[in-house]
Amino acid sequence: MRKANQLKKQQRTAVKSSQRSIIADKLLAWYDACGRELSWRQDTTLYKVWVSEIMLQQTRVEAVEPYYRRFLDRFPDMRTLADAPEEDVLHAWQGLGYYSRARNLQTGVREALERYDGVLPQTRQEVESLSGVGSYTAGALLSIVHGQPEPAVDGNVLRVFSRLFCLKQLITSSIGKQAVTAKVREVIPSDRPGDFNQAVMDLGSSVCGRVPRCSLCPLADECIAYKEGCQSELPRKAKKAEPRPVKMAVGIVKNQCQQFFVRKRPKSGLLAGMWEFPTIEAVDSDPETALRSLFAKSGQTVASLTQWRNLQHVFSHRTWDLQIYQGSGTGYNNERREDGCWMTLDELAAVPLGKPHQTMANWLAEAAL
DNA sequence: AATTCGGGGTG
DNA sequence: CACCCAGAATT
Repeated sequence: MRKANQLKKQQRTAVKSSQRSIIADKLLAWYDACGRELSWRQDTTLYKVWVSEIMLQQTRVEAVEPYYRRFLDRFPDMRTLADAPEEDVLHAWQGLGYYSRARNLQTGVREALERYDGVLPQTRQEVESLSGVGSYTAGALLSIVHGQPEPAVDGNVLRVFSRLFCLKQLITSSIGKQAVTAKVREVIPSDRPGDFNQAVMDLGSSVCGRVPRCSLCPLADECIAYKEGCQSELPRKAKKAEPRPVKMAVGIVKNQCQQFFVRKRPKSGLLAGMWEFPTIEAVDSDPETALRSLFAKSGQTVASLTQWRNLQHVFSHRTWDLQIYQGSGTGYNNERREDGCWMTLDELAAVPLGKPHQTMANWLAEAAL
């Protein structure tokens, strides 16, 4: 029994070690021929790779490209980003989503400057201690910047490796991710680990996507799922909860100077630190009264408040059904108070807004023409 | 282990 | 419409 297991293990190891170089070789050859030329692959300095990896979290390459260039143009190095006002960073991130990434990136860069003199540390533990840097990003940084053979397991890697080795665990569970990480450690080469990690992601993006195109795949001969014909059933994932609908009421109030009453959202939670037209959850059936009392709390009296438009916005975990009210107020101030102040549309354009409020600001600009 | 964090592209 | 994207932090 023990002998049989030992033999089996030896065979498995032998198969793995022979596949190991084949998979890495074929993948890197394919990467050299078909890999995409992306802005952040031009040079592998810590800061540039770091910015790109944070932007790319849960975000498609095509969406990141323009943001990446603008961001580096505005914050060309770690010191510039560290010294910038948080609101400027959020504004540069506006439209990308997951805004805590932007705040954590700035915090992480400050930490790296203070603790490590701006140099990427050599251990995974130290790298993961940086704000906003988790297991994936730590692996990406260590492999790309330092050339360490560390796995960078993202959604692409989960998909590619679950098929390559026919791993049928729920890939969303921790053991599923552990299984993939273990396989990556077996296959990742020590000479071009950063290119290898990026090659897996390119493959997952262009060939081994949700609908696999196995006829184009350089690893089809090594793919167990393809051999067994179950590639379309992998990876197995738990179903995500549907976004929960929430009724919201928005008050857009303008004064005589063409300014609008706005405020900054709380430092944590949804759209943290972004500005908005005052918005409340419409729990009762009388949003207009609720809005009036909200403005009263801010010391603003609203002459008229009438329903204007409706807007629906879908986040990943909830849906806002917005009833938008428009009114006129008599308040005025130039002081930028975060709990409520008046801004023109031009001033509003220079401040970070979430998508729904950006849409409303655009409507107001059109209406003013 | 589950939820909370955006926004948009795709079949 | 369902799915998911170079995930991390929080609960």
